Amino acid sequence: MTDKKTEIPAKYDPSMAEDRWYADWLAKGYFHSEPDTRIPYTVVIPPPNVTGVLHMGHMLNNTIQDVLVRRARMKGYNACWVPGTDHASIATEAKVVQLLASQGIKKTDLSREEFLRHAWQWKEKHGGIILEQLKKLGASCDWSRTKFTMDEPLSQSVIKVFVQLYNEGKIYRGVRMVNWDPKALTALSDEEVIYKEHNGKLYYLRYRIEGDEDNYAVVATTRPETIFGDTAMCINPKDPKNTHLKGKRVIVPLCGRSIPVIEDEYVDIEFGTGCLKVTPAHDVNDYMLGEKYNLPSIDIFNDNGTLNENGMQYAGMDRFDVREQIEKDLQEQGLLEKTEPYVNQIGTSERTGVAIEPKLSMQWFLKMEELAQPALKAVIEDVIKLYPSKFKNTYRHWMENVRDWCVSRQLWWGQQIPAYYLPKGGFVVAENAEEALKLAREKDPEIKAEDLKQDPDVLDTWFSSWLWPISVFDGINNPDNKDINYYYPTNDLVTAPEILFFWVARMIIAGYKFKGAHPFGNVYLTGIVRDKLRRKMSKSLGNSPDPLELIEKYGADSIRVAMMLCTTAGNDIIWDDSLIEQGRNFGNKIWNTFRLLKMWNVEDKEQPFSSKVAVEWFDSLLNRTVTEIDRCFSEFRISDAMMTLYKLFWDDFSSSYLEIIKPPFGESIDKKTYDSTIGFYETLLQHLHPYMPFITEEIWHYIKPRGEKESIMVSLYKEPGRIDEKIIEHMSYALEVVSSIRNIRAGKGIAQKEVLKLNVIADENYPVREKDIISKLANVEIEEVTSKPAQAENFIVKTTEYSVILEGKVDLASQKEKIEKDLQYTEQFLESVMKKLSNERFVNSAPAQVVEKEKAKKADAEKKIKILREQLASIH
RNA sequence: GGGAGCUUAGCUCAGUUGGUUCAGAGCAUCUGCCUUACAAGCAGAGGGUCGUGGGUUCGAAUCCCUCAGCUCCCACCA
Repeated sequence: MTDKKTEIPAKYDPSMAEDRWYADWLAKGYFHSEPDTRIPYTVVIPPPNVTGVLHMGHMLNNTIQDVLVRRARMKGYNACWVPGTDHASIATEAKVVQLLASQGIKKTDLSREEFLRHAWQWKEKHGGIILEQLKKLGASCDWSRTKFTMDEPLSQSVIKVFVQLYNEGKIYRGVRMVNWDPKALTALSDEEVIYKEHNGKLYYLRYRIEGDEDNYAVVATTRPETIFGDTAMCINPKDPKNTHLKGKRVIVPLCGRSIPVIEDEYVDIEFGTGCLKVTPAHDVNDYMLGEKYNLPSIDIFNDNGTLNENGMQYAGMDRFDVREQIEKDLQEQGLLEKTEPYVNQIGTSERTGVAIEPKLSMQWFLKMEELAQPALKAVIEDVIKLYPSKFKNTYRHWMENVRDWCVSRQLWWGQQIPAYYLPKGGFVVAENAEEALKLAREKDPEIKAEDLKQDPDVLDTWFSSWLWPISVFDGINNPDNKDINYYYPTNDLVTAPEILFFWVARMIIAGYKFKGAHPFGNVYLTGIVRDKLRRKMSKSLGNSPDPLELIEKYGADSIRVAMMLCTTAGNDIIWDDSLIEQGRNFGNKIWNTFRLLKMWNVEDKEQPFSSKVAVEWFDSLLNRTVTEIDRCFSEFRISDAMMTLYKLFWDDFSSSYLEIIKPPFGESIDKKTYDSTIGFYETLLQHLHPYMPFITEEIWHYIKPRGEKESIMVSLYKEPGRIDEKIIEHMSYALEVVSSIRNIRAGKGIAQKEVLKLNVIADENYPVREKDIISKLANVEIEEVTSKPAQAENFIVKTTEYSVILEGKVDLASQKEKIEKDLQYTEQFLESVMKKLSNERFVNSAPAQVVEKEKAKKADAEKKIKILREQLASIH
């Protein structure tokens, strides 16, 4: 017995234990899953960018997933958490370009192959760092299943899907106005454009009117440099100011081109002068006007944002330099009426931050409307549940107004579009060059392999990640393999609301399209991790703690607890390092509790009655709490579950239960109580395990010798047993008595050590079975009496009257005051109850249960008032 | 401009279909304690007109309307 006391360290050292246990779990293959006869529980990780570094958002997101997965595993499911990374085409390509630039290499000087070689090198070097970091967090991913969105089978899936959709007529190629990033030299999806407020100017330009040398038509614009692309001027037919322009032509300043004046109600009469310059190539709305009136479209920009030859003397200059220059030149020629400060919203690239340029270009699109239908239905009908459900509306709104998806990107890093152009025009779409050649020869039998030129563009990253829940199980290439059949549909998806449309909605679309079923049953949307000032954590602000440093300092368990205590679905979490202290303190509490248990000597002897009662009580309470935790999880109220457990462990188990059963100093504990206690403790550890995997495992093995395969993480939860509400209720009365006595001690400055006498006038609410417990915890000698003693401090619990005998220490005045206050309160309470009960409409219309409760309240209150009045009388 | 949501203790948030005087939790604060598991602790305590004003109801933090403040999403009038 003595040796086991010495082998337990006084302090728990997370850094040692965490690495050791993680290695052990890996070695034993506990994270690995294979299809078997059990029910699967599947989660696919939202794949982080392959070159990404762990930040607080990942910590939150992945802790939630790990909690769900570990819990499912312990509930007996075959849990499988598939990890992986995303190639993040534009973000990664941008990083590689940057790196090359720092080495003096320009992307434009490299061939596609050379560039990709660099990119893969970069990926090998930096890729997957984030996955290693997740291991520090304790993530129980099945690492043997790790996938990368550009792994061969996954890329193949993407190509296969593209070809299928093309053959079905859902993918088309077309000239459209796209968001052009002049820095990254690629088109962006609408979702990748962020609108920012910009302080600019509104320029009033003079357009000469043909056949009217004395007047000008004045146009207000924020972008004078685009005049070279003007192909019309537009006025509102109802605008009285501009009737003189009807049917006229005007001359574009500097450029000298004559353009027609057209009329359309799109033009806002109130804005500027009511004249709008129409530049179909460089403005979305103008583009639509151009389509409507069949206007020519003049592109004036190069891909990098400089002006092309249509920009005349400004050719080769950057668009913003031109804007400044043109202002001067217009001024000189008297063609600038005025400028005024103007604030507008301009679109910027999410990746590079530069102002996007609306640009006409040839792109590939996926028709969305039809595909979106089953995906919309699934969420509306709760086949897929969103947590919190408020996102349902947002989702519906988006899906009902879904627009075609521009899937091509002018990048190299990603899956190259499998379209092959024929030398004499036209193209074929095929899964590979050989297939393409076959198809091409159907059109032109003379074609040779080298004549075909593959489209240089790659597919949008999301065009690969929308297949993620399917492609990680190779369900596109091998639609009937045992993994996809077993693991799909997956269960829960945990992700951030900002990618609800980017990713979640598209996965649902892909799920129905390619598997005929929903990809997951529940979507838990996390919030954003913010700092104390509610600012989003970001590198540039430097307000984000380094997760790995936190883990090193406090241990992964502490961070996990901190995050889980404050995460509710859809709500941002306001991070403060003090949260982590709470997590650490809790771990410390668990550790010390364990040390206490291990300190006791166990003997086969009679179980004290108080311990018997305590065991019965805690057993019921534990069962009830476990049931409650189950309910929390079924509604994804993860922080509630954590808090429930936290309070059960700290308040009920440590502060109450252990204090009750604790043997007097120097004495041993009876075996019966001890065994029950260890049983409780193990159950508590099991339920804490998903949140705090490391410390629970560490203690699990200290408690008693375990076999090789008996890790807590693969242990199974017991079904909760009987719950006796009466026992729980009585114990709460007893603990309230204890608390009242302690309160009296605190008020009078009487030390806990000093034994006091407690008189009780026992009634049906007196917890008589718990009297030894009261006696022990409050250090009182209890005597049942029939009338109240004189020199005493009195209190009432439920309806039972207790008196702490305090010879010579009673302050009658203050006691009287207290009773009077209590009496007044109770009388008011009774009054309100009576008001209800005497209200016929209440008695008739309220449910019987509610009325019964009111009657019980009335009885209790009446009794209490009687007691208080007697007490008051006895003071005089 | 369109849509969604939020406003409860100093802070972060619970409050399920209206029904105990329902106003809660954790943290923080205050008081007293180094009591032989734990001062990263123990035992106590204080603290809120549930944003404003109205309405429905026997009964409203909860349902409806007004106003105020805040957040997010979508659109992008040059």
